[in-house]
Amino acid sequence: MYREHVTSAAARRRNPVDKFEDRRRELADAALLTLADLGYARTSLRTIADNTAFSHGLLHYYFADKVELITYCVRRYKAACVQRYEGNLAEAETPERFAIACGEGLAATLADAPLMHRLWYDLRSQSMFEEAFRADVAEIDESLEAMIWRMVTGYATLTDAKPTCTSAESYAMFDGLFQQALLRHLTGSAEALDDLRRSTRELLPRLVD
Amino acid sequence: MYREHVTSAAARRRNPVDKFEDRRRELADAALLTLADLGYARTSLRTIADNTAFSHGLLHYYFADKVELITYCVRRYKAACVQRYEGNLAEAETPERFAIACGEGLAATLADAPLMHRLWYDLRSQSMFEEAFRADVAEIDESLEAMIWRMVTGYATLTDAKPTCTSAESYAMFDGLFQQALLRHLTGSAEALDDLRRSTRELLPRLVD
DNA sequence: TCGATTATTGGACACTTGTCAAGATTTTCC
DNA sequence: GGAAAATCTTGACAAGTGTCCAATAATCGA
Repeated sequence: MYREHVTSAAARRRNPVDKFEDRRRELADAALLTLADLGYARTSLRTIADNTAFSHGLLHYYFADKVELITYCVRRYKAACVQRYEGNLAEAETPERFAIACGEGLAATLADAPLMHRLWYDLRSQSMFEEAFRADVAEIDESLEAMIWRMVTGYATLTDAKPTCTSAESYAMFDGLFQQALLRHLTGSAEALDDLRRSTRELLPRLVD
Repeated sequence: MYREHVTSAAARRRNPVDKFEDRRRELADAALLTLADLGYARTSLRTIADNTAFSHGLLHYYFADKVELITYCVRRYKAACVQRYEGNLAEAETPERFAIACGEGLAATLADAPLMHRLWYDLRSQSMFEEAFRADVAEIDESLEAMIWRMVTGYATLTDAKPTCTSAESYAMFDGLFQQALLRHLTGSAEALDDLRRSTRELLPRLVD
């Protein structure tokens, strides 16, 4: 018999090692690669399957429909993303070194996986149209905002000062800088990364007092 | 006889009043409305045609293919967009009033046509994947950056100071704030507009010295 | 080992997509 | 008014879409 209709809720584990959940992850990771390559608008279930060792029919065995697959991908993206970011809050003694480390960290994540970040901005745009993506995207946005806020408050502590703007504002500005750097980096600008480093270094002091 | 194959170059005018170019504009404007409503990924030529008084075949009489239609739309968006923005550089005597006017201007454009701005961010994301859109999108980006730069330099003049960051950096930060405000505005946040006004007011002093 | 469960395939479906062209309609101009 | 040119409709095409399902293969517990 078929496993009864697969839904998000049907992700209950049955065994110590859950092969079902493993394959879901495997498929979602392949889907993420395809999405990062082509963008949401140009990615179909069949092209996703082509980038795996399996056939297109299998996707509907592990995911109820396309929306569930994509949202699962988004959540999976977050897992990888946050993990990557977390390693970035370097410990430094002086504010200057801390600011430099922050700039270096942002530039490093950008250089490390530019296509994934491109996908992120694509999916965030899609979430403005597709209600189904909104909750997951918002959750990722929150975790990114929290990470930026740790940067700002960390810098403030080192300078014995207090942030002069909200968490949301800090995130918006850094996100703007990051997004612009990504765009320029993808179009071949050699200075994009250095500019991101520098502007990060210069923005931090402006946000505390 | 058919007008020989329509290309971008075939926009030569034949009459004092060029009905051909007029109809192109009319179709593109209808397409813009549909795009703003559904987003790029969900908009087809047939749904665009459904929002006009004409049939889907006509689109290929006025545009060579889908890409030419969309890029024409993007250029047309720019015309409307820049025009709307231009009215925003209010004249004010004191720096404080100038900053308030800037915040008010940004909030007004956002509130005036949120769906168009949503489309803008969608298309800008698409341009990261679709080479064909890149040039037009970049041109719009430049004109937006120039507008923000006029804001910043205008404020600097009033305070007898000089900008402490580049034009690109200013644009990136304001764009980040604007984009976040748009997202929150679209998801029903009542404070989004006021927050944009306030953060604009507070960011300007930080960018000059 | 064998029967039942799980996993996977590949083809079919109904529908949508961009594109094209032949024919009908309207406009233009002498 | 009528020929020529411009405009618009209609229907078709091949290819692609998400979804579903019967048939097959692999796995596992007894």
